[in-house]
Amino acid sequence: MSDADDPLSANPRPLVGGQKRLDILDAAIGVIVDRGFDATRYQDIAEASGVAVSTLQYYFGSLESLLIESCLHASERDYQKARDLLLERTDPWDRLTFLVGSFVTSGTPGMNWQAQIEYWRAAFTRPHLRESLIRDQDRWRAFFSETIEAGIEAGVFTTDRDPALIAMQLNCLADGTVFPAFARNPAFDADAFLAAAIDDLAALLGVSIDGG
Amino acid sequence: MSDADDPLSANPRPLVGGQKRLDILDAAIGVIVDRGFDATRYQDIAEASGVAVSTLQYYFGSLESLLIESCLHASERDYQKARDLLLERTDPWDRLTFLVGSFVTSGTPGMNWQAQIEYWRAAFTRPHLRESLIRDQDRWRAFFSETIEAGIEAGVFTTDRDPALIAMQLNCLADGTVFPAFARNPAFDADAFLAAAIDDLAALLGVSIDGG
Amino acid sequence: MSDADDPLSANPRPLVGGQKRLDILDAAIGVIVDRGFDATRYQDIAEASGVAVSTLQYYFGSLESLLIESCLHASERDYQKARDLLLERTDPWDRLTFLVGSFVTSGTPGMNWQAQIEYWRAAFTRPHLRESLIRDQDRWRAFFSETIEAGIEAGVFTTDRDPALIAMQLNCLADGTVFPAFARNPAFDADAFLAAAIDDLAALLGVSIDGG
Amino acid sequence: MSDADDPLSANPRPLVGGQKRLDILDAAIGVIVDRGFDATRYQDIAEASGVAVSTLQYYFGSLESLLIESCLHASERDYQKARDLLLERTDPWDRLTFLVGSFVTSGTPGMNWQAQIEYWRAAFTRPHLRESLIRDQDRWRAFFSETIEAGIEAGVFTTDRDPALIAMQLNCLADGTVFPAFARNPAFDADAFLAAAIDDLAALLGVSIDGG
DNA sequence: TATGAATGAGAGTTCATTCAT
DNA sequence: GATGAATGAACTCTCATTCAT
Repeated sequence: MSDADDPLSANPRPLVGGQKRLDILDAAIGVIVDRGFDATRYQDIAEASGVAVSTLQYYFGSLESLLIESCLHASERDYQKARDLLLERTDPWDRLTFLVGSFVTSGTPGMNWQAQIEYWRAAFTRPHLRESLIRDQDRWRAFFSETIEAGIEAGVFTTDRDPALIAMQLNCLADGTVFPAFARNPAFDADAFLAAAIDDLAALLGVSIDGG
Repeated sequence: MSDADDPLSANPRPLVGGQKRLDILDAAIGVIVDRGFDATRYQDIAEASGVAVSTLQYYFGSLESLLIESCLHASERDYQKARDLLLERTDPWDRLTFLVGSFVTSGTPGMNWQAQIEYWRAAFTRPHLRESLIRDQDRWRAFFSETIEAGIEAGVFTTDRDPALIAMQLNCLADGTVFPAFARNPAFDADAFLAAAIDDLAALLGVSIDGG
Repeated sequence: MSDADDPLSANPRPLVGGQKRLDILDAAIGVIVDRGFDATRYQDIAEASGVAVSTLQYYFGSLESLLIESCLHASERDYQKARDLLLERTDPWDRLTFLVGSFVTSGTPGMNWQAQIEYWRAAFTRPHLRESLIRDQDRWRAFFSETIEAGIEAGVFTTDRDPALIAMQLNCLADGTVFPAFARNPAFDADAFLAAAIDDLAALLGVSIDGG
Repeated sequence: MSDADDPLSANPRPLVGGQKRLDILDAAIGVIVDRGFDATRYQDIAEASGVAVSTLQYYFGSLESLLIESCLHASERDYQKARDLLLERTDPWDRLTFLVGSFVTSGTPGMNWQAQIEYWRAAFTRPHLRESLIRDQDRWRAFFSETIEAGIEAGVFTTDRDPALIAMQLNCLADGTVFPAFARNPAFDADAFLAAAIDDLAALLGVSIDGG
């Protein structure tokens, strides 16, 4: 991230603005989700946040920096929120099914998967974002793998497969639902999908779920 | 698609240009993949296709129409190509593993998943595209479900689960790999992923894999 | 001049516009002389030339290119005008005194020395202009040296000094007058200055100027 | 300089800042020489001087005032430095050749001819600066004329020509060298130029040069 | 006295579009 | 049918300036 190509590194004022900066980022992510990363203009964010366009430039240096910082901020916020929710659960199976459910249905309040998608989309033409994207993916996937490992250690899960690989499978399976979910494809039944996924997972981990 | 909101319906000259029109669309999709849907300009496509900007406007009426028609064209072309490849295989299990492999690794030549993603991305802020997106998803997913059904009928697959649901699972699992694959996440090992997915699929369908 | 840093090389449309292009350049040089190279804006030239700002950009690609091309155009025009005037004279001493007089008094109609100065000034912070500046200086100075050489060959001038050095001296002496001339310094008497310069030159070249 | 049009008269705080003010002016002139008068911004000077932009405004009222005061300051400093160097010499011919040499080669340390040029350039579009420019020219030229007069009085120079006119000639000849010197024109040989100028001057003043 | 925060004005540039040919 | 010339609209960015502290 010390890459000279990274616009964030060039941000002349990474620290100005306290709560106000966060408020702007929150307003910005709303616009980004609404209009799309590439179609978001200074003017939109100015109107959404109630500050002047030049103030946005004063804070963030460039539109690019503002947009990317907004995505990173949203990502961080969502990650922390998910972590908090997760920590409320201690039983590995309970935790794992909660995790899969959160991803599949996008049903956890505040889980801003659209912002994540916009960030991912922005990274298409911005190679310097890939590194941060990978770090983000890894940290979300760690939720899965750590839970699986805990279950194995606790003796409630039994499997020959590498927990990391299972985590990757679960993550891809869940993330892949954004395509039909976004299109509101009537063929996609989130509940049935989730039930099937959990059945398969139970089989894989040697968990018996008779009667729940 | 007869919706009045659909810009494609408003295309004043939907038919002008024969082979030349297709050549332009091919050139355009290359630019779209390169630069992103939102960042593609008339000028880029003019340079890529060797046709004047005014001519592009004359042909397609608006940039929006040109871009969307390009995506639809690419989607159609890819679909036909996949269908041809699939028809070369007759054994259900062979066909099914080929399908999953194609999606997971993005390894089938000409499978332009980036163009698909761009189209999907464009649909975010263009509700009128959702319908076409759903139709597209359904027809790709039908590859999976039809193959599964054929296997069941042929008696080589045994399962209680609705083939349509299995198809949705496989589709999501495979599509979800675009995230780590795009980021070139070192944690993503396509071969291991595919092997695990096929193992699980074999277990689900009651297929015994030699050496598994 | 094939240097990649040279903005003129990057001019995307060096040829568009025929007479209109020349008219714009003429209008532009007027603005440049009026407001200064650095203070000249698209809007000023648009108003002076009667074309839209975007047309100027269409023609010249950038303001920088437009300004520099204007200066080069003015320089070329002035050079040709001076050459025409010079060719009307055949006697070396007549020609030489005319030359010095033209420079010293800036009295030759249309001799746009202010434009030259603006160009020179622009070159301060634009190293890629130095080469063209040198070529220009050399070509003006050649007027002096060729005339001196012609006089020597004709036997009317007698001197041991290199004609090129004399040309450089005359050129600097004459160009140096822009400082007091511009300031309209009352201490600067162009006629007396010119007379003294010609006296010195006559002495140097062994020319007798008694009674003209 | 008491003209109401003179921005310097309008300076709301001409006296604030002691040594600090001078330090700022020194820093500013460096920036002006580097970037050009017209391209110099508050921010540049703030960075070069280590003082906040607001402070510069507080001190100087406007950028224009700051820039002009910087030029005047540099001019004054250079003038005093030249005077000190000159006073070390007493012999008129020694002093005169030293003077010409200083100007021609721009070789005297601290002789900031670029700053002078910037000031002169700024005066192009600022008529109110002409008066100060003339005063400056006159006092530099007085170095020449006073030395010539001293030589005549001392009986070492003999000439019929008005010393003031000779001074003007020498000044123009020397100042005119900035054009080829700045362009680093390979045709300009400062040493040969200087030698020729001194030869001519010796002839004009009836001075015999050893070995000449 | 000195400065950071915030902003409006103004400029260059990109780009789709109109129009004549 | 196809295209180049010309232009207005929209946007980012720079920069001086105002204001509160």
